Amino acid sequence: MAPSSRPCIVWFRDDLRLSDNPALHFAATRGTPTICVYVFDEESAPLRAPSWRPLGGAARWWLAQSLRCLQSDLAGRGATLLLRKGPAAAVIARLAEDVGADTVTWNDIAMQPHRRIGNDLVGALDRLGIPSRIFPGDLLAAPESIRNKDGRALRVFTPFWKRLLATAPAAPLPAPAALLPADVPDGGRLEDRHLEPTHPDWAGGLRETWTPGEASAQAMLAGFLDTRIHGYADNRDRPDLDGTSRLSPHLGFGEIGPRQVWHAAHFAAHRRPEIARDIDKFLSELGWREFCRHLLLDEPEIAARNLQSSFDGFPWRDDQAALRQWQSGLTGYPIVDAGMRQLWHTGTMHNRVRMVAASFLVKHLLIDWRDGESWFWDTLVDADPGSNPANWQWVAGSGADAAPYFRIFNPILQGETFDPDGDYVRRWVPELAGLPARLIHQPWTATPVELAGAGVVLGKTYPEPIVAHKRARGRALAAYAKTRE
DNA sequence: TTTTGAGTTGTTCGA
DNA sequence: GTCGAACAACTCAAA
Repeated sequence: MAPSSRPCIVWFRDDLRLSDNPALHFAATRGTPTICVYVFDEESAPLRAPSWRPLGGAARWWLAQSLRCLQSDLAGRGATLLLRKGPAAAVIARLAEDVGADTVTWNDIAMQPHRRIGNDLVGALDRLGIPSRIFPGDLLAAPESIRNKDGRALRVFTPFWKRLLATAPAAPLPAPAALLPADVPDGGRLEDRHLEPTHPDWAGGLRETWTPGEASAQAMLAGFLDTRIHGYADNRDRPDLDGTSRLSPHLGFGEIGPRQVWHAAHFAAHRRPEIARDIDKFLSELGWREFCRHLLLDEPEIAARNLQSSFDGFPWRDDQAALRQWQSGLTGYPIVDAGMRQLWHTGTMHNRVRMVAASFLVKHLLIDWRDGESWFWDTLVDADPGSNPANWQWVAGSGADAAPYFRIFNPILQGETFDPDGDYVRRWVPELAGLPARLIHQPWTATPVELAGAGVVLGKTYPEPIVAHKRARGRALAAYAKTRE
């Protein structure tokens, strides 16, 4: 039978790439004309999931760049990316009807609102007599394949990781060499969605730091596995070094898929056995992303509610002034402030520093973890609906397999251990740059002569500590002791 | 069903 | 300066 001349519609969501894209691969090999579409949908998700949140500002900026790359990459293969707005199921069903679609296909996203909207679309297409094809989504393993005996997601990472290691993620698919063009209706303008800031344009630091898009994601992975992977297991904790993969936002928007990362890493380990330990450590970070997504499917309210209800009565302090000081990087603790300013400027924060900054908000300032989670959600380019809330709850102690309450990071010690020369602080807190390494993580212990020599006036050019570490630690331990009763 | 063993990331104190 | 113990108790996974 000759291939249908009716078009196949590929619905893009968090899979903004051509390679290892099963839905796109299906359309390309089917031999029908292909229509690609992305829908800006801020209407149906909230109805389907009360705690659904629109993308944060930094992520919206990334999305705009990524869609532009995808448009251009698709154009190179002869296809157009349509941009639409509205409730996705209705919008795509209408498009499918208008163009007389042969099939509509997409990749699963294993989150409740996304699946519900997908089900709505399947229903709408059924009524039109148009078949739909859904492919395994953006995870190494389907959440259904790793469950405890009650059919729930695992709550402890190590057994989860062992189970995941025992599965073999499918080999990645190649990008289609060419796509058959289709007669497409009007494309829709990216500019009309106002994803990027204009007045004021605060995205300068994002542009300096990142190059979104599939080609950049592939280059980032290749460069990482070629050089930075050496010593990753240790260097990944050093914010002053360039030791991490920096793949998270690319993964978040699906410019690269976890299966591609997995297979590339295994290939690298096979060629160079000396980096096996680094590769294992790196892949386990991919495992954490996966763990949090599996958990999210079971706990869609994870960003709103304590996983451990014993925390529901926790005596959080309502201190808007302190929250704002934390957000702006003015707590007086250099490692915390450096992290918060890196976040504001670049849309990312080094992983080690995220833990320190989060622990500081929750334990030193006793501010509700949800306030920190929201701030990260709005400012991180890699804010992930699973990892972000799950890790905040881990820090707070309210999460699955959470950190023990007495694990309170000492921001001075953490700074001295992981930023030993103070270079990370110097970069993001330039007003302290003149201080020697011995003092840079605790400027309040410097003598007046030392401070003057560095041009630092505490309380003026740089704040005094917002809380004293020792006192704050005692206060946190007391508050946690109370909730345990 | 019951039991057993283990659980990302730390800090402080005292010997 | 280095080292080990205490900081608690609970939930989860798996045998």
